[in-house]
Amino acid sequence: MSVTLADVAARAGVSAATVSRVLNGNYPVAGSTRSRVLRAVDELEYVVNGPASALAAATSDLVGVLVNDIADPFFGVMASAIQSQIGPAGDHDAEAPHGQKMAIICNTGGSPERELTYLTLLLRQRAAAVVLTGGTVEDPDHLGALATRLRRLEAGGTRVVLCGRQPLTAATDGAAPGGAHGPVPGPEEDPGPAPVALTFDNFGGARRLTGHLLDLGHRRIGYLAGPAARTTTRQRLDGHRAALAAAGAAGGEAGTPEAERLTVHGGYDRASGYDGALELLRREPGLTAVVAANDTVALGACAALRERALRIPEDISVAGFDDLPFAIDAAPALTTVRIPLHEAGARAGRLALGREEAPAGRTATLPADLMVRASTAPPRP
Amino acid sequence: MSVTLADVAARAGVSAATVSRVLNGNYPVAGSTRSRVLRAVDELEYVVNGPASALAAATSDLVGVLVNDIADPFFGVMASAIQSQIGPAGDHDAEAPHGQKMAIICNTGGSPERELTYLTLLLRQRAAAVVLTGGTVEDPDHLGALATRLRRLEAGGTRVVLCGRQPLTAATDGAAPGGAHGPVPGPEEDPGPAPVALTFDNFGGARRLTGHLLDLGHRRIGYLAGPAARTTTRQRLDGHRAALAAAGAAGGEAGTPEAERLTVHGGYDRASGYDGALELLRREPGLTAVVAANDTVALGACAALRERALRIPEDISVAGFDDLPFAIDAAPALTTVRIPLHEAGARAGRLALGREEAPAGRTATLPADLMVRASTAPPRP
DNA sequence: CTGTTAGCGCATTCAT
DNA sequence: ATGAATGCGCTAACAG
Repeated sequence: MSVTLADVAARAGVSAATVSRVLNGNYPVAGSTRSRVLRAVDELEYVVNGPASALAAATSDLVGVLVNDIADPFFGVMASAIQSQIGPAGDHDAEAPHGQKMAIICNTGGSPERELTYLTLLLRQRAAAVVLTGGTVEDPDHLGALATRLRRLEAGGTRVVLCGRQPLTAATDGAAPGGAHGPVPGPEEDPGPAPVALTFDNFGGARRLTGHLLDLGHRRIGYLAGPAARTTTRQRLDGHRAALAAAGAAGGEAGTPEAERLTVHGGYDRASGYDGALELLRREPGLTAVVAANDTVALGACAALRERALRIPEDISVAGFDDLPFAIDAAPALTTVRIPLHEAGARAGRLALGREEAPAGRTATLPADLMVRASTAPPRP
Repeated sequence: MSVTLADVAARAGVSAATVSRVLNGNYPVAGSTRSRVLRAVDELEYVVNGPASALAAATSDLVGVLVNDIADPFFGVMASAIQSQIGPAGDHDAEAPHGQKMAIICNTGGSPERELTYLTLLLRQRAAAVVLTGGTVEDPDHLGALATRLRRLEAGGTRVVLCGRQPLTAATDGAAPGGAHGPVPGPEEDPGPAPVALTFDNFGGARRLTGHLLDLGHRRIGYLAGPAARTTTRQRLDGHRAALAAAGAAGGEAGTPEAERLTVHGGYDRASGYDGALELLRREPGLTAVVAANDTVALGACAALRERALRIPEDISVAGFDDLPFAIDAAPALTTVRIPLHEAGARAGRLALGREEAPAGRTATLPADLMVRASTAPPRP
C-alpha cells in the first residue's frame, strides 16, 4: 500500500516518467527498458494508484450505470451485458489489468432525485462514461435538470449513453413512433450534440401484443399499467390502446371512461399485478384477457386470477412484456414481448467506451418481438 | 468542469482549507462562514473532484462488490441490498451527496482469475470496502492467492466482508457444520484478523429439504448439483447426502457408485437443469424426486420432466433452493429453501461501512428455511 | 475557529 | 528514447 511509481523507477534504474510510459503503453519505449520496468513492477507487486492517475490524467476508468433496481432481472441483464463489454473479459490478460474499466451501478429506485444525485456523484468521480438504463419520469422539470446534468457531464469528457430510454424529449412523446416533440434544452447554454440513445420499440411491441389478443377474439381486455408519467409505461399503454382503437375495441380511446375503467396503474412489481388484477375483475367481471406492463406484473396477476379459480388461458388470457428468463417457466408459459436486453446492454457498453460508432441520427430503435406462448388463447364462447 | 476548491474559497472570501472543512463536515466551522461557503458552492455549481480528494485522503468512497453474475437474481438481490445501505438513501439530502459511497459491481462469472483481477483493480482504486458474495472455487491455490489479495486490501485500509461465503477455509469444509479445517494462511506474512463473514446454512437447509422428501416417502432421489469444487455446491450436496444417509436411503454415502449415479453436476443455470434431469431419468427411470442445486436449475428440470409427460408432483417431485422471487410463481409453486439474501446483503453493506459491529467470532451463519409448496408430494404408490 | 504550508502519486510538457 | 520539472485538486498537519 505504499510502493509507488518512484520505487519502481528506482528498482528498474529509470525515471518515474519512463515507468509511467511503459505502464500506459501510449508512448515509445525501448524493449529492454520495458522488460526491466515490468520486472520491477512484478517484484515490487506494484499497483497503480487509481485516484492519483485519475487526478493527473483528468479522467478515471469508472463507468456509471444507472438502473432502477439491480435486483430486477430487467436491469440485471442489461447491467451484466454492459459490464461484459467494459470490464475484464475472459480474453484479457488477468495479470495486466490495464485500461480495464469498472462499472459503478447506481440504484435509483425510479426516483428522479436520486437519479440526479447519482449523476452528480458520477460527475465528481470524473467518470469516463455514464449509461442510463430504463425509462424515466416524464416531468419537464426533471427532464430539464437531467439534460443540464448530462450536458455538464459531457462537457467534462464523460460519454453519455441512453439505453432503453428515449432521447431527452418532452412528455408527450411515444403516442406514436415519430410523433415526438423536440428535445428539451436545459434552461441555459448550448445543447450540444444529444447523447446517443438505444431505444426499445415499446409502442410497436405493445401494439402487436394486443393485436394478437384481438386476433384471438378478445374484446374485453384489461390493462395493468406501470407507474403513470413514465416513458416506458406510456409507450406500452399507448401501443396497447392504438391496437384497441384500430380494432374498434373497448378502451382504445385514451381519456374516455371506458379506457380509464379498463386500465389500472401500479408499480412494476408482482404485488401490483396481484392487486391490479383483482381491481380489474371488480370493475369488469366480463374480462377475457389481461395485459400487464411487464412479466413480473403478469405473474402477480396470474396468481390473483388463479386464486379466483380462473384458469389461464381457458377462462382468461394473460400477457406480459420483456420476456425475462422466468417467463417461459411460468404456469402456463407466458405470452409476452421479447426485448433485446442483452444486445442493448452490450451495445451500450461499447458505445460508452467509444468502441462502436453511434448510429445514424444518434438514436437506434431495437425491435420488440411478440412471443406467443401458452397463457393466451381464444376467449370462451 | 474546472471550478475548484480555490475558486469557491475566493468567492467566499475564505481559504481553501476552510471550504474543505465545511464540505467534509468533520471539523468545527463558524455558522456564518459555513453558510457563506455553501452559497459560493451553490453559485459556482462546484462539484468536488473525487480522485483528488481520494488521493489526498488516501481513501475513496467506492465499495467493490464481487458477484458471479449480476443478471442472476440471487446476486442481484444481494447487490441491491448492499447498495441500499451504502448509497444515497431516500432520507438523505439529495443536494448534499457527502459521504455517499458508490458500489462498483464486478461480474466474475465464477472465474477465479477474474475474481483476483477485480480485487487488484479495487486495490488500485483504494476502495473503502470490498464485499465478496456467493461461493467460490475450493482450490487451495486460488484460496491462497485470494487470502493474499484480501490481506493486502485490508492492510491498505479496505474493509473486507464475505457475504454468503465461508471464511477462507480449506477445501474439505462443509461436510458438516463445525467440521471446518483451519484457515488457509497465504504463503507469507501475518494472517491478521480474518475478514468478517456472513454465511448461509446451506448444509442445514439442504438436509432439511431432502429430509422433507424422505418424510414424504421418497427413496429414489436424484440430485442436480452445481459446478463441482465450489463451496456452495458442496455444502448443499453434503447436506442432501447427510439426510439420505441418516435415513439409510440410496446415494447417502459419498463416493459410492450409487451416490455418483444419482448425482449430476452442471452449472447453476436453467439449461443444466434441463439436461441434468434428462440424464438422471436415463440413469434411474424409477426416480420419484429431483432436488436441484438452486431454483433456476429446478425450473429447467421441471421443463424437461414435463416434456417427458411427467406430472409434477403427481409423477415426480421437484425441489429448488434459494427461494428466488419467481419460485412461487412457477408451475407448480416450487418447494425450496429460503435464503435471506436481502438481509445478508443489507448487513454486509453495513458491515462494509463499519456501521454495524462484526458478529462474535467474526462469522455469523444465517438460517436457511424450508419452504414447502406444491412441487413436492408423496411418491406414487 | 481559520489560514499556511506541504505533500498525496502520477502524467505530462519540455529538454536532452 | 529517456530524464527533470511542474502541477492536477484536495486534505492534513501546524500555526495562529
